Amino acid sequence: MIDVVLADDHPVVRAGLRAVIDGQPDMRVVHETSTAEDLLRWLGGGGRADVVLLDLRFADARMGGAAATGTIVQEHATPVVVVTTYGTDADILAAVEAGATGYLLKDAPTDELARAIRSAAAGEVTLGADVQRRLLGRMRAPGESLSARELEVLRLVAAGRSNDAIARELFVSVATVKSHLAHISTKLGTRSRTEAAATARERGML
Amino acid sequence: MIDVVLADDHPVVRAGLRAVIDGQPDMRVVHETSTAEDLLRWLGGGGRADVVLLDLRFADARMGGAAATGTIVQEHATPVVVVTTYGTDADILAAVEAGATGYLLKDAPTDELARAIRSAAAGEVTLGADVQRRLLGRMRAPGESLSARELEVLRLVAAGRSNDAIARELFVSVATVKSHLAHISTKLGTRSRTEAAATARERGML
DNA sequence: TCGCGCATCGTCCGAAAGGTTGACCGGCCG
DNA sequence: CGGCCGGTCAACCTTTCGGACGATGCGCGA
Repeated sequence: MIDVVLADDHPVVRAGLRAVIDGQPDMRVVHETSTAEDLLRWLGGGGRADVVLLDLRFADARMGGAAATGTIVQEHATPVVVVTTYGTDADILAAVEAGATGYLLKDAPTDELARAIRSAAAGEVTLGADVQRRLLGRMRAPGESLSARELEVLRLVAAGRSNDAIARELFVSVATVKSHLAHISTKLGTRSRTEAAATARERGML
Repeated sequence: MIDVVLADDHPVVRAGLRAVIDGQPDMRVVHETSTAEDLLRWLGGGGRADVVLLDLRFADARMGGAAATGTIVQEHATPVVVVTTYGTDADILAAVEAGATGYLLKDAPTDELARAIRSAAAGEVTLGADVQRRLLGRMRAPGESLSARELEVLRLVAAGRSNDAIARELFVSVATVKSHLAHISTKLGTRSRTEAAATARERGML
């Protein structure tokens, strides 16, 4: 019997996951929480489970799913299956790098969910079909990571600020902002600030 | 006993809604489908229910929830409660205008869901707490709705296209694009294309 | 029928953004 | 120590945008 613990801030989704899991003959839900913090508290307080089902995004985003994943994997040696609504590339990479054993989208069929839980309990890695496709896509496009400063500029650009406004906000000259923006566009393969912002959103860099 | 029919393309969410409803003493799920089309087909084929629970967005978006809502309300005289993940202002307005009796976000607590279904069965209108807040916010900020053409331009701007590219894509001159963009910025109170794109995203106009 | 909003196009000009080149400085690493 | 990279800045030029006119045609409702 596989003991599963759930953490998801949507009551309806939680009920759905519970229904699916309790409907399987070889697994059951032993506990559920609505935040990542509560989950960690439960595990820290002696809670035991074979698999953790974890949402990536929580409404009151004090602690994201990725951070929680890292803690759980390291401190409790329990496999984590991430279940989320929309998987941007960044989300997926963050979760996988944090040590997630599985990654599913919430629109995955129920048998895929059950399969992922069984695999995780057995120590194997399972990624949803569409998640695998995304990761492959990411591999093909090198991606050229941006520096911290560049990302900071890019965020302000995406928020609609002008170069002048950004310069004032970051206490640098307009020339510097333009310089960063030029590097950003080179790395992203874009030709304008708006296109850079669109591309960044698409790749989940914001 | 309130008979409820579900339409949602996420198996997990569907299981959750079913679990919540079947857990209530005074209601039950009589049918569920994964697309809006199937729902209409079922209703057209003699299916009867007191309340329809309907997702707004379907992955294979041949028919959206708003369109389905209109058909159901007009042709089958059955109250529709819309249950969706992210409620942008535009989504909510579209659903309410189409005749939705209730509008809930998927992260609403289960008792709010049950309450909404009971209200709908009784012919009353219930909007989720956060949905009401949004609608009020919309009232306070006039918002100045954009024309269809303007929205089309705005979408392309947000996608990072240049005026020239947009002009070619829409088979109009650059002057026209600029004209639209000027109107858009006036309506949104923005001062640049990038800011307009950011504002549009914020308000859920895309 | 008259007006109004919408979509279309044009011109002109100044402002903003993009591209290029070159430069300086401060870490960090081999 | 000598590169190399990241961040900073500058001058220059081209392209693109943005704003401010005006103008036409079309459909729809008062």
